[in-house]
Amino acid sequence: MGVLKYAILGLLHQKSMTGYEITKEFETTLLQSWRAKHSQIYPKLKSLTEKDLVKYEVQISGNVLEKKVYSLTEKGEKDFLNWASKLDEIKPSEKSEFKLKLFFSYCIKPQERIAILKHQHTQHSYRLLKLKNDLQKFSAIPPTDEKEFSDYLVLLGAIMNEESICNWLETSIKLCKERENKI
Amino acid sequence: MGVLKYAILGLLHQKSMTGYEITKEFETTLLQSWRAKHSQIYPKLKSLTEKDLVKYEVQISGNVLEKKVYSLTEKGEKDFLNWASKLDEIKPSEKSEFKLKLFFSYCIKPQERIAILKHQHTQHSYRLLKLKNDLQKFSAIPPTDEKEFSDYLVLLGAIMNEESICNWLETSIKLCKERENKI
DNA sequence: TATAAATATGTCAATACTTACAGGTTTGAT
DNA sequence: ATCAAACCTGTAAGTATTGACATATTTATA
Repeated sequence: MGVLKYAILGLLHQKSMTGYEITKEFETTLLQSWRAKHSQIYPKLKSLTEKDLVKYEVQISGNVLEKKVYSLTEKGEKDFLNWASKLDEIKPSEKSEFKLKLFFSYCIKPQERIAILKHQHTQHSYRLLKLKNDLQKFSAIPPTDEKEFSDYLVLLGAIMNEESICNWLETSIKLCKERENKI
Repeated sequence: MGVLKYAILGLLHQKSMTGYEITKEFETTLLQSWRAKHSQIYPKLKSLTEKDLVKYEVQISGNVLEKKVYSLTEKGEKDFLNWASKLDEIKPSEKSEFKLKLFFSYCIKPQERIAILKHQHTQHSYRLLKLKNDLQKFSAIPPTDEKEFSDYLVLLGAIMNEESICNWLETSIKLCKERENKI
């Protein structure tokens, strides 16, 4: 796939950053779209440097601590912008351990199935709540030419996705219970 | 994670199968929940055999072709059933190259953003259509104690998910266009 | 001034996963 | 009888990813 590469190039297109700051971006702003740990990021920065897509300069922080501040090379920027406007084919549906478990749920007791459905629902409801709270940080829909508009669209996607999951789980629980009584 | 293990154990809980048949299941019935290629399945069957979770007997097909027909051991069945009823914490939201691209879409031209949104929408609409067609194979909602009921719930989830993605993309395209005119 | 939290950078081993390589047999249709 | 499609089983190389190991500095605060 090689998507991590573009996530990093995209972040550096915003501004120059250290590996540590890039890691923090993954934990915050990129949370809805991609994930990577620092143990994946540092080696990738190394290989991107070797491929001349990024470069760094060493800054001294405090007395001795050496920070590597990475930025895009011209080649890196071209590569990123080319990716950014490219049309992609959609991927096969995401792997989901829960869906797999549900697929095999005819093997367990009806109450157990309802329990795992409810357990999922509780968690997704909570996540939905948090996302809706994030949305309130936007006082209005940002102008389309600003970075915030992109953020807004991604957040909207996350919310609509969680809503659909909650609806699905509620429907499933209802179906289980209704039909449980008839047996 | 080790989810592939349970996907295989679950399939073998249904009936004894060869590695080839398991591969086919991944390409058909498991499509909405998990994926694996035969190159991952054969080695995994080997390691599951070593761990005494599955066993196989060799069947001769035709004159000489040796098929390994795998089945669950008692230990394997226990492991599977234990997993099947266990409550899981939800995973962080799925990685999505498209969402990442959308996150960085403030870097590209407005028409390009609309183009990638439309391109996604076309594909997801088509997938939704196919899934809805699959749903029509159910003449009625199956009884909760049948395998088909589990299938039905998973399919319902896939449909609701695609519907939500289509709605999100439509909303996003509309927002882009409306606000485009105002600039 | 001690100390905890945050900043900062890396490696290593193990697992997961994909693509390509590699080969053979059986079955059904023409 | 030939041929193609489906059946059948693997391996190898390379990339992706996680979790643990390893270490050190700086900053804010109590």
